[in-house]
Amino acid sequence: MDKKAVTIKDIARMLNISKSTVSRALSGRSDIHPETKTKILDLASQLQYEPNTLAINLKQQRTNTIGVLIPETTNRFFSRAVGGIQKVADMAGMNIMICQSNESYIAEKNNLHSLVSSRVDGLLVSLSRESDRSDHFKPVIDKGIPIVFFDRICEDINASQVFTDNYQIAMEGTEHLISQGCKRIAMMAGQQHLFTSRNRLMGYLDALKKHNIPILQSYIIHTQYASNKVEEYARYIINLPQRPDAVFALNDYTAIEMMHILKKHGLKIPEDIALLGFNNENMCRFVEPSLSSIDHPAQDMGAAAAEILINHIRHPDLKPENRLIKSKLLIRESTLKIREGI
Amino acid sequence: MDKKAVTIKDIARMLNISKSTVSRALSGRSDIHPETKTKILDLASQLQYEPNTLAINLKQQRTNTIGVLIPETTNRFFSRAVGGIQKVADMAGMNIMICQSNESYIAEKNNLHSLVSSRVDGLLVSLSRESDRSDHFKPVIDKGIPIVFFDRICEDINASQVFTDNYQIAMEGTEHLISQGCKRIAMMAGQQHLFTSRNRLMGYLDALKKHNIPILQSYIIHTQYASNKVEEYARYIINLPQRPDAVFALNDYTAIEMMHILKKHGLKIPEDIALLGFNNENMCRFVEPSLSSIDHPAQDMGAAAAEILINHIRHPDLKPENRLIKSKLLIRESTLKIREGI
DNA sequence: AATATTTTCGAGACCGTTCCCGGGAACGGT
DNA sequence: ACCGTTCCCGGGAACGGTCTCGAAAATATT
Repeated sequence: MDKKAVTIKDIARMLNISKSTVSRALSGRSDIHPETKTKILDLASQLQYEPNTLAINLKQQRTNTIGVLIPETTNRFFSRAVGGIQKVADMAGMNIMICQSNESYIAEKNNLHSLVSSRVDGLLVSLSRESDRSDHFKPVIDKGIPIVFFDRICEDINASQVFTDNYQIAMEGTEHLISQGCKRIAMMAGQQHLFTSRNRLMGYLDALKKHNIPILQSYIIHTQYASNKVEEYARYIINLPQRPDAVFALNDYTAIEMMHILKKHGLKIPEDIALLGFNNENMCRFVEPSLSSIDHPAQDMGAAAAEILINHIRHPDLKPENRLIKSKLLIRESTLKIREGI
Repeated sequence: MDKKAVTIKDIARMLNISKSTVSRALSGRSDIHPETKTKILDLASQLQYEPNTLAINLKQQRTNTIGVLIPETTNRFFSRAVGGIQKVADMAGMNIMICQSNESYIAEKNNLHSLVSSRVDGLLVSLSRESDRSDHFKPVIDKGIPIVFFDRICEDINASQVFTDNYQIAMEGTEHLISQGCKRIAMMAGQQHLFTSRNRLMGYLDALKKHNIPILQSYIIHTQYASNKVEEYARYIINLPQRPDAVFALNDYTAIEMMHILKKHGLKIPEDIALLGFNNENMCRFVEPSLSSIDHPAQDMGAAAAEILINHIRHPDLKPENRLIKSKLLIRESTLKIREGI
């Protein structure tokens, strides 16, 4: 049964007409006799004809596809972002092609070439954790392929960007902790070449300065690539000479695991140590105490990025556009030292 | 700068040679003078030449791409499965193209056509929740495109299948609950046209029969599409005349939310109601009490499915292959009514 | 030196589709 | 009956590569 796929030419031959006519019928153009058209359409559906997208795309010089280059889909932030992208792309009648860098610079570079070779019409990119340079994107942009970076963006390049107010929200989160009486706030800072991590750290630092709280380098934990070191970080925090009374975690997963470990060591949350996460995963509501977090609007960011990209694909000489998506601080039990009504 | 992409012909013209020669150099064949070759390669990299995959694939009649058709990537099971697929595909030098059905039959069908039109070399499919028929896959198989179904498989079709021992493990889970003294075990049963749900229910029923425990229809909860009804299900369970002493949940998310609600109603887990989840998400370890669950080896399933598929792509007249991946019952606090050492 | 062999390259068909262009048929108006 | 439109349709180039075949050039063989 492994016959070759049926083509437009097969249909033409069987009907004794030219392939031009078949093409006309199949692509729904008007200059064709209704009768011929139905005859062609009938035979096509009977033969289970599927147009060869490769040929069409080659001829049209466009693929109706947007390439999505993200660190990994197992990360819920990105899988949700993809959801937002998908929705917008569907509405615009475009397909998406997803590549995962697995947080590796080399994989990111390879995937980029692969996507360009596949002639995607545009790119949606969130940098890998390893990518501390971005020269690999320049030639792509020079070729006229529009790129929109989102979340893990790339400042030193002339392309559209969608990001959250990392600085603001980190400041807000830190000030919230301060307002709860915390004075020794530990900060888990991610890779400092990442736009997001850098701004969060700055927000944290500026909040401390603003409230005249001394900045201790030992409170700033520069986390490594490997993220299954929470146990180690927890031990470090517990054993600090001046034990922190709050931890601003990298993300909710880290925060929740940290919470678990701290509790095992007999520490009370938030009384002994307050905990603030990042991303507002579903689970935040279900742990005990419930975890305060920062709502990172993944879907909205994906959708916004996709919108901007599609706009740029359709209007190639648009200027790059930057869009800020607001995050929101969600206060739950894990940071509420001062409970009203007590 | 939006010049057209540089082609093999451009290079040929600039070097005053034929495009055949350029092709030879670029695709690394041997019958070419080393000097000419380096000259071509140099110019190519200088011009940032990227081969047009569309043209290559069209000519080669194969795309080196496997299509992945899954319900949704936000579901951790599937995103992990994609991870496994990715790994195997990378090693085999193949690309993957992911489509999400969003649990919709129509979207699944559309995506299927889209993937076939894109001339993927093979397909990895996990059925959408809505798909209670599978006739749309038959013509694809007849065309000689190999398909491997995984997890949410499709029994009435002649294709390879990768699945877990849902029946066995549901039985084992139920027997574990029985061994803990549970006699009124509620079962959250998913869509019964799904292979997985059907077998789990059967395992549950047979375990009860085996231990002479009466089967109550009111204990079998047929959950709906919309999964944000946990509150409702919890209320139903609590208000049953004979309140269950155990709940075998659909998945961990449901179980954890259920746990949260039951606790709010003053019920003790596992003393009043034991809880057993499904999927072994990370979070299971961090909730209180920690959640017993069934380890569903998502990555292994994805990897196995990809291996089988690639094998079938390379050897087209292989017979369909079924592979069973074993799950594992992980007992934690939420089902341990009888604690040793007390 | 003539022939055989190897090395290197070019011409052109082909993959499946779109689309431009031009031709013939049908049809209207005179 | 003639001409101008309009309506359908076919021929064939093009998209960017690969690949087969054969030819020319270089080298080896006798």
